[in-house]
Amino acid sequence: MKTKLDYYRVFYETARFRSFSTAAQHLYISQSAISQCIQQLESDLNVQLFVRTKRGISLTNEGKILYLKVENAIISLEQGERQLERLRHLEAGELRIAAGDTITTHFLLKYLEEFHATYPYIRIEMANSYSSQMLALVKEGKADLAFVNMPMEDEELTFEECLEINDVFVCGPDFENKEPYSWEEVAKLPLILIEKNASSRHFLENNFKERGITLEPQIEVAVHDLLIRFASIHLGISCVIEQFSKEELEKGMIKKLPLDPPLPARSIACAYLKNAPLSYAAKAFLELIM
Amino acid sequence: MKTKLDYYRVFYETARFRSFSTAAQHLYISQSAISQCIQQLESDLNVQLFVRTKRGISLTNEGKILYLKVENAIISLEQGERQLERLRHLEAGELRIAAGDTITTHFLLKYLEEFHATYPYIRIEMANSYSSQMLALVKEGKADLAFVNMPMEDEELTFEECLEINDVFVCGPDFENKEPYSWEEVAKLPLILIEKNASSRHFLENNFKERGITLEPQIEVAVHDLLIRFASIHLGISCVIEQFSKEELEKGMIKKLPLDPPLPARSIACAYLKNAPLSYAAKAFLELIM
DNA sequence: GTTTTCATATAAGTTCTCCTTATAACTGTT
DNA sequence: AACAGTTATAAGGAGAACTTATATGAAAAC
Repeated sequence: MKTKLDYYRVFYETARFRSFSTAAQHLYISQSAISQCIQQLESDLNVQLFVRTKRGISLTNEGKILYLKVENAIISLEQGERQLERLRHLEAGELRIAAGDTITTHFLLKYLEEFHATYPYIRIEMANSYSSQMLALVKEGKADLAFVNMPMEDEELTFEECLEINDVFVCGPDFENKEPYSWEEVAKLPLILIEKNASSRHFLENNFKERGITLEPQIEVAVHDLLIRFASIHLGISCVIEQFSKEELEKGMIKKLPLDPPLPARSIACAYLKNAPLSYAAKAFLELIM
Repeated sequence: MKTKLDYYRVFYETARFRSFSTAAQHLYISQSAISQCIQQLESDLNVQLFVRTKRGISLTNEGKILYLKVENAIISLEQGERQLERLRHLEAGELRIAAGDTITTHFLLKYLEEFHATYPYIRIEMANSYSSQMLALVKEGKADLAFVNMPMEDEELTFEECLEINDVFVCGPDFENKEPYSWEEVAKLPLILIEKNASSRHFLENNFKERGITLEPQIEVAVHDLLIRFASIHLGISCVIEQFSKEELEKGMIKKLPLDPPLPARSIACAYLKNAPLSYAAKAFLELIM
């Protein structure tokens, strides 16, 4: 770069209007400033850019060639500024969310729908995996937000709890359960649990382990909805998330199995980078949820 | 434009090196200057562009988006500057010449060959037409140089004479001519002349008209070479340009017909705009010729 | 554990760029 | 002939941008 970039802006306007004085008005500076600017530019580049006649100016061949490049550059910068404006006003951008299937289906879906309706020009990108990998996505900058089950810790991340959930045991409608069950009793029932590497499973097993109880499920399934289905057709007792099974509980497809004392509540949190600012889209989505 | 273009250059280098201090070294200014610059840019654009940690910086999403545009702009400007350099060093550019067939063939051709051999990357564009139109091309900026027969005048153009030419009458080898002819005698011979709108024809007729003689050619042709050919096969007496018929005269295909007094010499000139500077290529070509 | 090194941020002061005003010189128009 | 419009030039002033010096925190080296 042989010259100040600002000179190019002056050159651009001057070339556009083919006039020093018009460019001056347009840039809100004096004609004299333009004249000096162009002289400086010409001397920096060692090229005569304008032909000065007593009744105006015109571009030289070299000026015309330069203009093509300068025009392209200025347009590009203007595009950049406009793009940032659009991002700020949520008229463009993307929202990259990492979340498991269960949370997506039962918690995020309605917010995603609303968000998309409000900001239709923001592209939504979903990634789903296990908690640790989703947090990795966020740390690598490949996702803006990750929704994970608490408890969870990470030096680089902020966890913002956004939903309290309760794990409850459920049975089919024909199963007879009158009194509250003790934990030991429940452990002996034919259990249907979510697969081993799910964080819900860890939570459950850790709780029982604290009381010296090991859980040995009869059936393991990969998705939360199957826990409900299997229980409703009396394949066993499932441990499900109450808030995500509301409909089925109300319809009587499954019944809550009283546990004494109940499992402690846990929560779902949204994780994002501590040090990096959230994108405008992510910020808006987070506000929607809270 | 919401900010000084110069800030973008700082932004560009900073983003490239992902470091304020490295960018500072590269731009030969202090780290402090960079820091202040970026802060100013961020406040002008109302967007955080970098994430500052205690061990360096990284671009935010918005910064990355802006970077793409800024990079494009800077590259474009650098291309422009390089392009100008190439023009200056005759490693690029074009040479647009307007000249008639005769002048092109007998005068310019050898120079064009040499010019192209010396500056192979300069595109050569030829236009040929009548004098007035060629001058118009130059005035419209559609040609850099026009080669025309003198005398010629134009307020906006500079005419630089580059070759003196002599119009002579020639006959075939079998034609008997001993003594010098008077103008009246020549006018009565069976003449072969160039077509009416050629400037050579005007020149000739004006000279004869000054002596009260009107020329009535038996044959008119469009190109100079045919004048020679027709004379050589005894179709009549042609008026040709001595310098452009050298070879045929030396080979004896045609003979000079002595005229007393001879036609005044005239010249070919190169015409270019008075006020606009010549392109580097045109300047080089002109120097080659002179 | 302490020190050193390497980041960026901030404060204050100075330099020097860039802009303004005023004027000149010239063209074309009214 | 006077005027409106163009660019060029000179001189001086305002203020932006840079420098130096210092703070602060993190990682690396000792």
